[in-house]
Amino acid sequence: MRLTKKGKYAVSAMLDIASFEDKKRSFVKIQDISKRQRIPNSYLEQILRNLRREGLLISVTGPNGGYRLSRNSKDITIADIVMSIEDRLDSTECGGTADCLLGEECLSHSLWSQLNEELESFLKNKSLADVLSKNKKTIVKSSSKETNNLIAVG
Amino acid sequence: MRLTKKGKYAVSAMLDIASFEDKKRSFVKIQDISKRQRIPNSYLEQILRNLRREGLLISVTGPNGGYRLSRNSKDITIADIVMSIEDRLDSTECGGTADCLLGEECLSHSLWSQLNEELESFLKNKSLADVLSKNKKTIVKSSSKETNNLIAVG
DNA sequence: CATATTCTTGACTAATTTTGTCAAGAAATT
DNA sequence: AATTTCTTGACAAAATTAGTCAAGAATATG
Repeated sequence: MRLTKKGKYAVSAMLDIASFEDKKRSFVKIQDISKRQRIPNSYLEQILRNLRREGLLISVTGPNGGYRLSRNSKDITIADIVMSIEDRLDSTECGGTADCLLGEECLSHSLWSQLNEELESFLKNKSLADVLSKNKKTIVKSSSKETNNLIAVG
Repeated sequence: MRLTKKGKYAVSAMLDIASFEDKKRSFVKIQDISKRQRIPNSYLEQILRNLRREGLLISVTGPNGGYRLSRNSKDITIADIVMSIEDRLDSTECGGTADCLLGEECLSHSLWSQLNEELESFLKNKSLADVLSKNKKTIVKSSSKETNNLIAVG
C-alpha cells in the first residue's frame, strides 16, 4: 500500500482541519497546520493540493482564508484520504491475470488480494470523526512502547 | 508496511519450496525456483539467505543440494516470512511516545497501530499450508480483473 | 485602489529505498 | 579431482519518496 509519510501527513492534516469543524466559516491555514503537525510547509502545500483536487477540501485565498472540509467529518474516511495521496495503482508486475504464472504465483496473488480487501475495509470504515472521537476518550492513556510493527507507520 | 517485491518474492519462493514438502529428503534449487517463479537468480540468493538466517529454511550445499522448509508448512506463517524480509522496524518519526504531539498526531498514531494489528493478525493466521490448499481448490477460478488496489501488490 | 494575506502551480533537487548484480569462495557428492 | 550448489559481502542502478522554491493569482480590508 505504500503507506508513506506523505499519506500519514495527509491524515494528520485532515484530522487537524477536522478538529476545527465546529467553528463555522472558519478556515484553517497551511502554516498553522504545518506548525501543529510538524509537517514541512511546502510539502504540505503539495499534499493539500491533492486533497483539494480530490474534493475532500475546500479552499479560500486571501486573508482569513485557508482550508476546511468539503463535507462532514463523518463522511470522510481514512481510505478517501490515503487513496487521494498514495497514487500507485501499481499492479505493475502482474497486472491482470494475463502474465500470471499458473501455480504458486497465482496463489500468492489471491493472498495479497485478500490482504488488500482487509485493509481497504478497515480504512473505509474509519471516518475522521471516528478517529477524533476515539482520541478524546483515550487522550491520556496513549500506550507506552510502540511495538515492533510489521507495518512502518512512523 | 512496505510490502515490497522482495517480500512478495519471498512468499512466492516459500510457497514454491513448500509445494515439494512431501518428497522427503529432496531439496529445491535456487535456479529452479528462480525459473518457476521468475525471480532474478541473484536476487533470490539474497532473499533465501535471509529466510535461512531466520530459521525458516534449511540448506544443503553440493549436488542434489538446495533448500527445504525447516518445519512443517502448517507451522510457517506468511507473517514469519514477511517479517524476515522487510526489515524496517522504522518507527523513525515518532519512535516511542516521547516526541509525539499530544493532539491529533497521537490520534493518527493509534490509528496506524490498529492497522498494524489488523494486518499482523491477518498474516499470522495464514500458514503456507493454508495458502497452498486454498489454491488447489480455486486453481481454475482465479478471479479476472485485479481491482484498483489500495495496497500495491504487483 | 493599494496592500497584505494566503492559496496555487509547476518544475526541480536531494535523500532514501528497492532492486538487482557480481565474483570469489566454501561445502558436499560422485 | 571435478562438478554442483549454496554463501558472502560489497557494489551499482533504478525507482520512489521527501522536500524545496519562486513566481503568480485570488481575496479581504482600510
